[in-house]
Amino acid sequence: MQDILFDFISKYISLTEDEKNAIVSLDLFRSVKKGTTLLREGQKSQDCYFVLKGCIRKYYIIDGEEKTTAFYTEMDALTPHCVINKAPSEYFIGCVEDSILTVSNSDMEAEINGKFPKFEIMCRIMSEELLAKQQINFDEYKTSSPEQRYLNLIQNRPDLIQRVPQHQLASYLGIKPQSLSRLRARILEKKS
Amino acid sequence: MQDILFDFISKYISLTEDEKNAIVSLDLFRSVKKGTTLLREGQKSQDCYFVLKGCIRKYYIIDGEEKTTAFYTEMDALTPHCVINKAPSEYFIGCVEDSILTVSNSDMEAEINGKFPKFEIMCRIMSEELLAKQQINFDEYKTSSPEQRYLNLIQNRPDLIQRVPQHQLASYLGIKPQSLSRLRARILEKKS
DNA sequence: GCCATTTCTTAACTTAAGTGAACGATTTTA
DNA sequence: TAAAATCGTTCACTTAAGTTAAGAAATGGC
Repeated sequence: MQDILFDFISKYISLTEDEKNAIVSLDLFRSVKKGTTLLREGQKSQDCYFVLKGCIRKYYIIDGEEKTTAFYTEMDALTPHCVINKAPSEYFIGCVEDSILTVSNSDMEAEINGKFPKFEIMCRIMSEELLAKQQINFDEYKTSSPEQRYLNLIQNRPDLIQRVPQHQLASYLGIKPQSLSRLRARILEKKS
Repeated sequence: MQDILFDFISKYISLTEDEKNAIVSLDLFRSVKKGTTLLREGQKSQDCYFVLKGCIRKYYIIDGEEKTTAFYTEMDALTPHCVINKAPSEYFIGCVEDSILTVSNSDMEAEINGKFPKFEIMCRIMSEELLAKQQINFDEYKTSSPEQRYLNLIQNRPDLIQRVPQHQLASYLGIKPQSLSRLRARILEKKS
């Protein structure tokens, strides 16, 4: 399981055995049951997540309704906004499937960064990469309809459609579950 | 005019006179007429922009239709995606008003970064800050209707509504110009 | 200043998403 | 295992955005 983490890191920097051991000794690995809420609105937290196995999601509750804005699966990293700006969180983070995560806080990161300055470099590259990806994603969302977004999802993240409940998917696409059902029926009709 | 640039930079790092002079000597400042296209789809470019005065926009042309996804005004920086991934641009950048920009390319940045490592630090902070802002922005867009997005815009960037043509604004809100007209009429009706 | 073009608004009609309700299927839990 | 809760789908109806078209207002070019 640790290999997944090291595979991920090796995309950015190379690690010695010493460095790997230092990471393992931090004891970051956590098993989390489906349905667990990792972060609540209003809460202050220092925890950052990396998904080794499973799926977690970010969602807001607006007028009593859940609005899912992101899913994180294998090899995705999530730094909650409240960690960056040290303010109460605006959103929730919940566990969609039984998952294995690494959970790290600022202290741990400071420790690693102090010992191995390489890590700062990795973080910079990751945040630049993520920013670029995020911008393209945002543009794609803005320039397409719910139906196009659903078709894109089938292309780009087909696993999500299987592993995530329909009502969370609908919310992620910006529509109600009933509309997603209808939209799928419409697509099937067109094909035939 | 240069002061705007230095004010901006001073939010991140402090500059000596020498450093300021080095920047000025790069001759980055450009006056650009309204309507000018700074970057076209398919083009490869190394140019990054910083708006000192005026307004530029990013837009796609999809099925012959302009889709505006961002406006950049005073103190906004824009690094096109094609600069990062060295691939042809997916979008256009156009000048909405007569503007004064700084235009920098990789060579200039390499030169400055070489002379003053401070700049790398500034870039890292900026990209992290931008990433956080971008994520919140994306979430806000996803969780609101066109009408709410318009009302948010009135709150957060009231100047845009005055200085940007309606049809570009509509596109930015994810709707057609006719729908924006109607939506505005609807809001006025509600108020009375 | 005048003509052509672009931009903005309004209107009537179409299409797609929201809403409320019902129903069966699945999952939870007591 | 039985009852309760959640989930996904379908339907009828409402609301908002897309489309097409027309006309008024503003803008730009000559």
